[in-house]
Amino acid sequence: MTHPGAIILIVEDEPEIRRFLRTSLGAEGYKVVESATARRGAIDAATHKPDLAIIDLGLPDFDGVDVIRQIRTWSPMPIIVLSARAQEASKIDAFEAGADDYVTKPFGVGELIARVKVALRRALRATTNHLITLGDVAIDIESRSATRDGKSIHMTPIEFRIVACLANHLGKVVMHKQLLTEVWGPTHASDTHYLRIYLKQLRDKLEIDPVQPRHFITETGIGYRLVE
Amino acid sequence: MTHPGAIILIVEDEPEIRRFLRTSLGAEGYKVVESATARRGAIDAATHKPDLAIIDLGLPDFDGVDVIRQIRTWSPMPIIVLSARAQEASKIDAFEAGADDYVTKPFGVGELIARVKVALRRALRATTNHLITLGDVAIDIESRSATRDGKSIHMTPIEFRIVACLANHLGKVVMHKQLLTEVWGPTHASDTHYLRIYLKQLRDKLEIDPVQPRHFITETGIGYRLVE
DNA sequence: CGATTTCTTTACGACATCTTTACGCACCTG
DNA sequence: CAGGTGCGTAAAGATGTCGTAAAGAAATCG
Repeated sequence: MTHPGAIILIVEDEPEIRRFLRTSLGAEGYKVVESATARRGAIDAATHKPDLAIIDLGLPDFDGVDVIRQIRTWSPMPIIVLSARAQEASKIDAFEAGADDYVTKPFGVGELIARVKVALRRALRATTNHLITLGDVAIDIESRSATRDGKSIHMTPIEFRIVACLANHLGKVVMHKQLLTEVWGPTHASDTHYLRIYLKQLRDKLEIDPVQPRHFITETGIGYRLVE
Repeated sequence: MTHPGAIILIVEDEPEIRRFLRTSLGAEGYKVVESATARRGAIDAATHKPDLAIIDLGLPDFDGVDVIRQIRTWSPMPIIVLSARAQEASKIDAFEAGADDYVTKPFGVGELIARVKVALRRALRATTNHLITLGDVAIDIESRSATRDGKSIHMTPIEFRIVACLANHLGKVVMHKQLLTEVWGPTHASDTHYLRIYLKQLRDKLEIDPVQPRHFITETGIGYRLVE
């Protein structure tokens, strides 16, 4: 599997399709969060901070395109539309709202999962490679693993998200706000002390000398930066 | 249009479809390069360095999937597959080879162009670099960093904002008042003293000879000017 | 359902950055 | 030539940010 433990949000009103997707994606190792309405979908996207969202267009309260627009105001997460509407106009609308892909019902699970994998691969890949070496530590973004001379280093979900976000902007400064919204969601955009705590843990795990960090650099007043 | 002048490679053996795509994409303002075989496609991809590739699977000499694998060995460019094969297995193969999207024939131009735009939009992120070179130091506005022959130079938030402001008007004089309001806000529009202190620090960090500044020029009574 | 991991909250010392204050120098002006 | 103005330099306080530790709450897993 390509992205173990990735969280996928499903916004879909039909319970059978939800159950179907839950089992299929679950079998692939993904964690699934479900919302039955557009309103809940927008909220769940903000609170659970999924790695990817699958959104139906025909929802009972609002149109799925509105959910996409809402999410796009604060997050670049991959969004796959899943809809019975096969007309070209619907597809173009969805793409212009910020969708990354469009699958029409009825659909094949295999294809959907393949498209999910592609979207996740794209979202997690750094500018060049997925392998980052920090001194004697090697981090593989794609398989969510880190090793120090063979020994694997355990990272919690949040810790990994921070590393992935920093790695996507390798060498560049990632601002507090961006880091917080990408990891905790827009509701915690100013809880900068979270970052201090998790950066400490990451340095303890990944730096050669945690007291004198050489890779997880802090830019006081701005954010953090990851250098190889 | 979203990405004027973007180069799109079409690898497709049927002449009518090629012509069709050429006119449609051309009308959107894209430059089109065409290849009729897999072999030529791989070569054209390497020589023309397109921003995006549209690849047919059923080619006379090799399979389109081979072209994708070939390109993926050296480039992460967006690749959209255009194929008559509607079976799920074909799609999964293409995605695993590194395709970004899969459109089945017959297809709608509007949808294809929408998918092209999405792929280009996604690829265009992280390509704009504002690089300024002052003698032996390089300043990257976007990544908030400065380096002198590899060694990174640290800048505080205010220092950086001054540099950014001066860089926005490269070569032109920025008046005291403007600089102060842009960095400290309108309440400190007449504290010209701040500028002297920070300009001193910037010269110490970025000038070759801080006593004889060649880049951070002071225009007495007016303001400051940054020259390369 | 209990145990372990993970996340959140709280508190405080250490430190970087910003602000303030002070003085020397060059230039112009009366 | 005395006094003023604008600039550069230096160093000492004030402020806010960061790092660290530890304990309580929540989620996860067997």
